[in-house]
Amino acid sequence: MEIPSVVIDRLPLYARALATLDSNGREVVSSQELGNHLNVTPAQIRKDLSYFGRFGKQGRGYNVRKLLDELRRILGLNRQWRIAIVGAGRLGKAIAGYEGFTPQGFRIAEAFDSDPAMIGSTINSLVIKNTEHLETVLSENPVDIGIVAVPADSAQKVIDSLVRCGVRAILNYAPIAAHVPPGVQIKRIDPVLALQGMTYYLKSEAASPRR
Amino acid sequence: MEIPSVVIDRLPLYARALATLDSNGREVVSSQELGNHLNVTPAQIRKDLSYFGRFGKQGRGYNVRKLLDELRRILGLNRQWRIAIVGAGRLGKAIAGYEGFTPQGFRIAEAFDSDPAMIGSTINSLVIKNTEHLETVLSENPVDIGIVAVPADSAQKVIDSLVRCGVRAILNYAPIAAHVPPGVQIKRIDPVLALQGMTYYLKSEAASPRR
DNA sequence: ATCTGTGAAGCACTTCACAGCG
DNA sequence: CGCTGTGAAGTGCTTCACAGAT
Repeated sequence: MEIPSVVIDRLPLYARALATLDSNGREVVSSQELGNHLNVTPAQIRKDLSYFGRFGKQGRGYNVRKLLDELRRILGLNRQWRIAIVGAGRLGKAIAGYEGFTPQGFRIAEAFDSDPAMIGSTINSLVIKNTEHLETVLSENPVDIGIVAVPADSAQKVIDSLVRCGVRAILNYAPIAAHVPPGVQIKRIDPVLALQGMTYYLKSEAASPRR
Repeated sequence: MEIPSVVIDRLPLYARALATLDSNGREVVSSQELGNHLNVTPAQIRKDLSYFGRFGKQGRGYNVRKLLDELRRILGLNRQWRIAIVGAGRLGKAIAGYEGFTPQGFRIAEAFDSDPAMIGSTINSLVIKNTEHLETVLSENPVDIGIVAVPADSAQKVIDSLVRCGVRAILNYAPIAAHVPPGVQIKRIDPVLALQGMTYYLKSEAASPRR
């Protein structure tokens, strides 16, 4: 069955809320309550989960631990994913140093930069390599995911290189609309676009987005 | 008329592409060509624009400069927006130092942190103030937008403070599902959620998202 | 009595397809 | 003849509402 990608994008949200509940010792939760935490309707949660199976108990709700495990399995979070980060400027360093990836099974395995002053230095005991050698390095030691944190004018080139090395998921921090061949996923992280989508509603006094 | 928020979110994309075309000296562009750059269908671009007026010339296309000006006006980008950033750790510093905000009319006007070692130091000649004094400072010197780059466990508190100071748009980098009252917009920037939404498709060999 | 799982209905966004203008 | 602007058709996601399980 073909599952809507909006559904897939909500699952990590559910998983995170469940992880919090679990670490608070919570054993059971209803779609109602989970929805309250996340600003999602209970019906949507139930419908989303129903694409993958029947995980709840009628009259009771969901076992937190069990549902969390199921979601992790569905999303493929029960294994390690190797990441290469390209661009080790201020932003790249902030990303590489972020502790939030590790507990989720993401491991930054390679880092690249084109600035000679940067190459050879380390972030979190990870040696920064020359972007010129990216394809050589990744051919011998492949990664699953690429994170692009280079300036706009070199981003597409970097993305093409990653794709040639078999990377099939890219997180792009550069402010460009990048092109990738079919079968390769790319998501954009772009604070300027996010802000510009909000100023529209700030303009006109009372207006606010429907969703 | 009530304009779909997906439409509003695409306008900044169009504006950026037009700005690039404009700086390349391009004077006219068709919805077809603009769509090629952005991976958006021409019909969608035309429909989106039609919510706001008739900006094109049949048989010719759109005047790049004129359409760009219109979009800037629609989105409210023809003025300065004052931003407060809360959290001046690695991430906060990277955001505050990002040069991409300024040319778009976003000005980081205040920065806060709760770490005594940080308070008083500067980023880009902006003095970092104590988060404890956030409400006092912003009451006297209001901002339009808040950027939250603090750890998960203090994010909701910070967001509540910003809302009390009249901030009606928040960009949240903290990994929590935050709550805001109606009339306040919040957008999340969360690399972990973005990655987790991609691993689902990496798992099963050939699968790839429909969009 | 409560809460899930789910067809069916409803709603919102996208795409079509073509009249009309330059 | 090319390309916009736009009703209408199509598609896909969300919400409803209730049977059924505990």
